[in-house]
Amino acid sequence: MKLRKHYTCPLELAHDLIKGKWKTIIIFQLRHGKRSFSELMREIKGITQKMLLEHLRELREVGLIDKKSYPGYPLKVDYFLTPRGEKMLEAVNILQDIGISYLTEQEFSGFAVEKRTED
Amino acid sequence: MKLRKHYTCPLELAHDLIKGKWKTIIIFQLRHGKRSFSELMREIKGITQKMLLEHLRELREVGLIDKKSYPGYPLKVDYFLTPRGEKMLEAVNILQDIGISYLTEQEFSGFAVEKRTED
DNA sequence: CCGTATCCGATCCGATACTG
DNA sequence: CAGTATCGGATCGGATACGG
Repeated sequence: MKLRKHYTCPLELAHDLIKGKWKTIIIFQLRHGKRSFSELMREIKGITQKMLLEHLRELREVGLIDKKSYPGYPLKVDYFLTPRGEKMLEAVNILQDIGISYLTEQEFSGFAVEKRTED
Repeated sequence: MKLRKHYTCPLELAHDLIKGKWKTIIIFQLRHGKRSFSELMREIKGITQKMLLEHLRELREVGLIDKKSYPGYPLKVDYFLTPRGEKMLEAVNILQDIGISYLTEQEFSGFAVEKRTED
C-alpha cells in the first residue's frame, strides 16, 4: 500500500494507512510494546508469513510502526508502534470494542452466523 | 461486504464493517445528521453513483446507517447514522485527525507526494 | 431522484518455494 | 528467525447503460 501522490480528503489517506486484512490486528498486537516477527506470527491466527511481512513493511513505510534488528543468530527483530502508530491505536481500540459488541449482542451474532441452528 | 459466518477476532469483523474505499467518508459525512443520496453525491468528491449506492447498502446491512424514504416525486431518501454508526464515528474522527496530520506535516507531505520537485 | 446490472482492469491475498 | 519471489483465484472499484 503505497500512499498516493495526492489526496483530496484526509480520510482517504487515513483509510489507506490501515487498508488490508491484517493491519489493524497488527497494530493492536503491538499495543503493549514490542513484538518479534515470530511472536506476531504466533499471536495472529491465520496469517501467513508473506502477509505478515508485507503488512509490517507497509505499516513501516507509512510511519505507523518501526523495527529494531539485533545482529547475530538466531535473527531477532522487534516491531513497535511509533507515536503515529500510538495515535492510530486509539482508533483501533474503538474498532476492537465495536467488534466485540457485534460478536456479543444477540441481534448481530444471529446475523453474523447466518441463522445457524445446528451446533 | 457481507459479514462472514465466523470471526476469530473482533478486529477482523470491525475492519470488514468499514472495508471499501468510501465507507469512512460516508460515515463522516453523516456526522451532523441526515443526508439525502444526492447531497452525499455532491459532497463526496470523485465517488460514482454505483459506489455510493453499494457502500450505503452495505453500511445499512451491517447496521451502521439506516435510511428513510419519502413517498412522491421527486424521490427523496435520507440516510443517517444508527447508534452503532455513531460509535463508529468516534473511530472515524480519529482517522480524520490522523489524515490531517499526515497531510499537514512536512515529513509526510514530502513523502506523500513522492519527492515531486516540479510544480 | 434513486436504484440495479454488467463488463473489465487493478489489486488483494493465500499457497508455495526459496534465500541469508 | 526473518525476508523475498511467483503464481493464480477472488474481490474491488470505475465506466457505462438501463429501470422505477
